[in-house]
Order: sequence, then C-alpha cells, then structure tokens
Amino acid sequence: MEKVFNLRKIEKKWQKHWNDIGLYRTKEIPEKKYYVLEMFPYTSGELHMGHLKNYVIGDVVARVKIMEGYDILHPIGWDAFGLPAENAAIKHGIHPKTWTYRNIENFRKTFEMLGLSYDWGRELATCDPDYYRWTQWLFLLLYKKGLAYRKSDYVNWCPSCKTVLANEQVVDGKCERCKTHVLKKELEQWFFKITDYADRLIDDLSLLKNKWPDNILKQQENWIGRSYGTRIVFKYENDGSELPVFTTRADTLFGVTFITVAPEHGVVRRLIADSPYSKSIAEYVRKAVQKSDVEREFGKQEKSGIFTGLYAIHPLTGQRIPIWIGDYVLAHYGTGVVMGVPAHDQRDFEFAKRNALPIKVVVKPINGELDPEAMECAYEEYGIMVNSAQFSGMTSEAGIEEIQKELHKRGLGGLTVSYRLRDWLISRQRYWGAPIPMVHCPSCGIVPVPEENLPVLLPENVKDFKPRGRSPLEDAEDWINTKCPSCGGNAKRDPDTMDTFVDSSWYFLRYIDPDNKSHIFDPEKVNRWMPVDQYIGGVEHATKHLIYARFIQKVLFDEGLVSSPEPFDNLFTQGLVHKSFYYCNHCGEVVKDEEVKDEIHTHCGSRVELLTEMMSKSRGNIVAVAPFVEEHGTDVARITILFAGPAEKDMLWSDAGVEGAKRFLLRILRFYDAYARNPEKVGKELDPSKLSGNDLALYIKLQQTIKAVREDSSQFHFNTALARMMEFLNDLYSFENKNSPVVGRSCVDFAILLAPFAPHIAEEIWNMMGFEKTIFFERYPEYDERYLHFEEIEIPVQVNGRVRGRVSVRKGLSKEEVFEAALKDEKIKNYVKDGTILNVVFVQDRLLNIVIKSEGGIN
RNA sequence: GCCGGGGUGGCGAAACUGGCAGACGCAGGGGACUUAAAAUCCCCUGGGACAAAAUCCCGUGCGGGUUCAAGUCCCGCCCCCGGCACCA
Repeated sequence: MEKVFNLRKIEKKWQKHWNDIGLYRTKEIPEKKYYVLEMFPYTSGELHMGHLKNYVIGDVVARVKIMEGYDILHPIGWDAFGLPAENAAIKHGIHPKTWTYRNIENFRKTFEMLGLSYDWGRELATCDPDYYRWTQWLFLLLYKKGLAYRKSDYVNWCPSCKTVLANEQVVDGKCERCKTHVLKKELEQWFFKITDYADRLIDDLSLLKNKWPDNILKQQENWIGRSYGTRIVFKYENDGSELPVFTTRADTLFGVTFITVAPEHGVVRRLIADSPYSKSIAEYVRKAVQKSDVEREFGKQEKSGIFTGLYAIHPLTGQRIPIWIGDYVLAHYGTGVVMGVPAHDQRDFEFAKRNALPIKVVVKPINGELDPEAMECAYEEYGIMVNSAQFSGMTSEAGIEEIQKELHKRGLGGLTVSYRLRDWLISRQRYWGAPIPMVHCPSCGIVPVPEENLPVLLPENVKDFKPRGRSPLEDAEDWINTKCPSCGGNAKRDPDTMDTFVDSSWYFLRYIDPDNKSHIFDPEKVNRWMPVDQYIGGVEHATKHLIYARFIQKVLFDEGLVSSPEPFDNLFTQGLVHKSFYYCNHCGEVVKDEEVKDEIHTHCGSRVELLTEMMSKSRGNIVAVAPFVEEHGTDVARITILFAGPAEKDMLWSDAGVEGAKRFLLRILRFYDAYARNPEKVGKELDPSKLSGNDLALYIKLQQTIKAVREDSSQFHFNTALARMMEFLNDLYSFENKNSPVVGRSCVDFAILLAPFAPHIAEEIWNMMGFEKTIFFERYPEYDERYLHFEEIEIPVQVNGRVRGRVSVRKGLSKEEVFEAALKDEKIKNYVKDGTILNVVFVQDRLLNIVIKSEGGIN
C-alpha cells in the first residue's frame, strides 16, 4: 500500500516548530559571525520564482553556515519607496502608503510560507519614518562633508515619468523603468559627489578580487572609467582665459588644426557673445542641446558643428587655432573641449573632412609615410613623431611623456586623470520617497534641517500624484511652507525626494541595529557583524546599487562609523529565471496556455509563437510563489531552482523540473519511512576498520558524497551537490542489506547533508528516525579522509591513447607493477603483441598508456 | 568597435591541475507490480557499422597545432548571451 505524504502539511508543522524554538534569532554577541544577506525585494506585485531564486540561495548558504557552527545574521526587509506606488495611486486611486504597506503585508505572508531562516525581529521598510529619518540624516552628513551639493546642469529627464534620472538609470538612451527616450533638461538638482571617491572605488576593487564575480569587478571598473591622459591648456585669444582639453594622445599635439567645444559647455555663452556669428551659433547650440542622446548617436557618422569665428592659442606653437562647437563632444567627459587632430583621430578626421579643415600629419608608422592628401581615415596607432619641433623623432610613448613635462614646465597642463563616472544625481520630482531635509530661505539661502528635527515627514494629505514636471510636494501647502531653521523667517522646504538607491545604500547597516532611536546605528554593534560575509543578488545592480553602497560605506568609513572599507566581502550573482510562453503575432499579445491548441490560438486561428523570456508580470509568464507552494510545497520549489543548473546561470522554469524535484523528495520520504524508522539502528557507533565488502563500499561512497556535497555547496554548485545526493539515494535503494549499520549511519548523515537544501523534508526524516531536537542543531558531517577510496581500484589501460582494457589493482601500485598486470590482460596482450613498445605513460592510480609502433608502420 | 561569459546527447547539465566524455535529472524504450491505468520499483538509452553479441569506427561550434593523451593548452575563424560604446 503506497503511503501518501502531504508535503505542505509537513512543512507547516516544522515551520511552526522552528518559530516556537526561535531557531533564527540572532545572537547579540556572535562568537564566530557570519552575515548572509540577499538584496532586499522591491515590494511590488507578487513574489514569483524569478525573485525566489535569490532567497533560496541565501537560505541554503545561511543553513550551511548554521550547521557549520557559525552565529549567523540573516535579516530581511523591504525596499519600499519608489515610483510604482505613485503609479498605483494615479491608476487606482489608492494612496501610495496604503498600496505599499498592503504589498509588504502580502510579501511578508509569502515569505513566511517559505520557512526561510530570517530573523524577523530585524525587519525594516525604507518608507518607514523610523528608517528614512536616518536616510535624511545620511544626506545631512554628506552635506556637512561637502559631498552633497546643488548645481544646475543638463540632466536626464524622462518625459513620461516626469522626473530626472541618474546616469545609471538611463539604459540605451531610454528610461530604465518605462523605456521612454530620455531628454536633456537644464535643472538645478542635488548631487552626491561620488567622483571624489572614484579612485578608491576603483582601487579597492582589488580587495574584492576572487570574492566578487570577475564580470562585476570589470563592469565597475569600466563604469568608473579611469583614464590617464594629459591636460593641455589652450588660451582664448580674446582675453587669455584658459580653455583646457583632455587627451590621451599628447604626442599628436602638433597636429591640432581646430578645437571643439561641447554645446552644453559653460564657456559657450561667452563664445556666443563674442562671435561675429552669434545668431547662427546660438541657434545651433539650442538645437544641439535639445537633441536627446539617442538623436545625437544617429549623428555618429554625421558630425555636425559650427565655427565660432574665434581662436585659441596653441600652447607650444603659439599658432591661432579656430574654435568650433560640435555635438560630438561630450560635455561630461574630460573638460568638455577636445583638441582636433584629424590625422590621428577618426572622429576629428570625419569632422575635418565635413568642414574642410586642414589635416596635419605628426605621427608616422615605424616603416612608412603618411600623405595627408591621400588619407582615407585617421592613423590612430602609435608611431614616430614628425613635424613636432624638438619632439620629432621620438616614439609616441616617449613624446606623450616629454610633452607632458614641457606643458607642466610652462604651467599649461600636464599629467591628469579623467573619469567616465559622473556625480550621482539624487533628487527626484516625486512624492513617494524620503524628503530632502533642506530648507530654501529667501534671506539665508539653502539651510539644512537640524538633526533633532528629523525626520522631515512626508505629508499624507497629498491627493494628486500625477507627474507634471515638479514634485507633488510643492502643492502640499502646509508642508512646503515652513520657517527657516536659521533666521526663523518664512521659507520653503526642498520639494524633491531622494533617489531610492540612497535608501538601499545603507540598509545592511540598519539591520544590525534596527531599533536604534538616537543614532543611525551603534558603530560597536555594526562592527561586530560587518562586513556582510556573503551578499547575494542580481547582476543588474553591478553599476548601480553595488557602486552606490560601496560609496556610502566609504563615506561612513571616513566618518569613523564603520571599520571596513567595503560593505560586501563576498558577492554571488544568481542568474535569471526564464519561462516559455505563447505569443500571438496576429493579436499582438501573450496567450494563455489554455487558449492554445496544436500551436494555434483558439481565439483567432493563427499560429502562435513559443517565446522564452525572463519571468515578468508584464509578460504574464510568472509562476507565483504563494499558489505554487500551497500546491507543491516550498522544498519542491527550492529543489527545482537549485537543481536546474548552475546557480549563476539563467535557468528555464519547467514543469518537468518540478516533477523531478518532487519525485526526489518523495523518494527520500519513502525510503526513510520504510527503512529508517528504527532509532536503535541509526544511533549506533560504527568502526569503519571492521567493515568489508558492500558495507565498506557504501561507507566509502558516503564519505565521497559528504566531501563532494560540502565542496560543491561552498562553491554555489548546488546542482551538482544535489546530483551527488540523488546518486547516493540511488545507492541506498539498491543496497541489499537495509539493516546494515552503514545504512543507519548513511541515513543520519544524508539527512543532515540534505537539510540546507530541503530543510522541511530533512527535519521530517530526522524526526522519523526518532531524534527529538531539531536537525539544525547538528553539525554538518565531516568526511573520513581515510575512507575516500577503495583499496582495490580499476585502472584504464590505453594503447596509443585509446582505452583498450582495464586492470584491477591495489591502490598505490608502481608503474612497473601496473604495467605487468596490464600485460597479463588478454585484450591488451593482443594489441601489444605485434608492435614495439616505445613508451609507457603512467599516472598513479589513474591511468596507464602504452605507446607502441606496430609492424605495418601505421602507428 | 572594446571588455566579460559561453557553444558538450532529444533536453537541463557533469567532467579535479591535460588522464575512461556525457555523472545526476528530464524525456523516451523495456520489464516487474496491477483486472487495467496512474504511481512506484528495476533495467536500457550519444551517433554509426553488424540480425545480435563481441568488436570496431565517429563524436564536445569550425580549421590547424602542441602532447603518449585535448571538452580542457596554443594559433586562426564562426556563432550566441551580457556590459560599455563619438569617453578624446
């Protein structure tokens, strides 16, 4: 009679038990600390398998560490400020706060169903005044340190979200959230001076080497984009003011035939005023600035520009160099001005050709000449300098250095560094965020809100959240009008709220001291647990959250509040979860499975397409966690995710995978139910030196399994760890004498090995075996070094690199002994008999290769 | 264009530091159990030659190379995914 197990019922039982005994309560003072953290979720919509992967991986890590004897900190919270809350308010008329807390409630319930190893006593939500009070405090700290400042700049503007965006939130010229093309808008905004930390953010990546994925380190390095070059000062002919340029090719300085200024550059206003062609230039600049980045990129081939009629003085030759304005020059890189060397820079070449500017060759290939008349593209390689006064004849490398020295001597530039990274634009013209704690006073200017007056609470009586290009908070009369903290006169609050990435740049610190009423956190407590030992999250944060959080950590480090320069010691980035779905090109929509028959959309009769994409609500291809767990149980979800493939790689969610996972778990339960219900048997001490035959073989297999599972799981190779466990379970099933004490021992060790992966099922079989205390009080099993291999082993014997037979020998035999044994083998004898043995290659305990030359002469 | 990561059975994937390619799972086939089906348990399953076994040959994107031995190392290509991209 087949026994039926109700997985969900088993899970609920143990979840209650774990709660009752307070299994995941964090120790106040850890002896051997381990801080494991998953990137907290943004509470929108419904938790699906795509989200879950992150939390399952974190939970496995946490449980392994618990069972390795660490005191763990494993908290969870909610990233809860942000645009979707306002969108919901606009669409459904629900207040963002109501919407958000409802979502949090929903998320928490789902998380609780999962029985994850969180210490719920540390839960936090970034939209909670008790939290954002300290986000505001952090802002004030940066302000005090000169790291938060206000400037007017052309900023990324999303016309659909009606708010500004940080550089990092613009992807392919589009708003990362709504995919609308981003425009440039000149606005006065708050920035964090992250560029001050550019060097440290790059240099400290070396501390994370081999602990963070290489591609993330690389991405950050590229994003910060440090490049060493030369600053060269051209002087404006009219008044001698400086017009510095940045170049990595100072060796081409004598080839300059023009300089080009970015249309957004501050000096442009002056140039317009001075120019004989003011009108047309002003018109050109106006148009160029209005172009979005995307439009400008269309101009990649067509480099537009306009001559100002003005000149600058070459720092070494004293020649007059025409000043142009061109939109191929980036305002935000280098100095916003480039020197035009058409002979040796392709962009300048194109610009010169288009505008009939002269081309002057100053670097020639080591063997060969260049004819400026005949050139079809720029010569960008290094070479030998020519036409460059005293520098002629030098290599480019030497020339760069010598010219730097010369410029430095003359006070006209020298070695310098340039970064791609820009300051972090943090103000948002939105409601649902932490208000910027600043007051604008007509007489005192910009005044910070005193710390004791924090938090600046978000007013709740705001009704209209429709984006209109300015913060909805400006209309909250009672709120926006305030008194100046400095002079007491009438003043206005800053109407903007902070980018939500500010909220998430320090949450991992607050978890350690979540209830602190008087400080952002107690440094002593924080230093007990920081840095995060294992951080787990998505790759998409490589150049956003993971840079911002590192920056904030360094600011706090400088302030003496934290003692580690980096927040996250180890990082693991999990792959996405994809799912297939049907799409009807005719109807232009995603089609539900039940509306598809034989690949035909039953509504319209046209053929559907099977697409595979990342799970997302908008695609309608999500598998929601809550109903899935209700039906199959959480351990099935865990095993499905963990076994599908390498955790860092994208996976495809499939029903077949679910079935396989379920089959594995039920197979475990059936085995224990049938053979491990006897506490007498499982508790027995075992002396491996007394074992022989099958018992010994099983014992060795157990040691191998323990070793493999431990090693695999410490490297996040959960799929292979599970494969080893499945293999071992197969061995248990086929083992004849189920009453063997080795089977008893195997059942105990196997259950513990399984516990981090399928905690509920492991606890259940642990209980079946008659143990009273939770399995999570057990230590992860150690393997017995002496019993990892059989004494008798099989060695493949190759003849000329092909396996032709195998010999059974004792472990550790010498080359000669194995060779001798191989020659006794009939098959080998046959292969070797009519040839001359040239060589014998032997790898201890692994392989023997006999190299022969046969009579026929063909090998 | 530059920088990462990949390409292995019908499918998801394994393979230490160069040493038996395809562990484990899914799908498929066969058997046991069952009145029957499902479930379960056991066995088979890269391709080809042979009626079959034994056996042999081919096989890790493509073309070369190094080596007793290459999925793994070297040279040259092709394709896919991710990041950056007029960065001076």
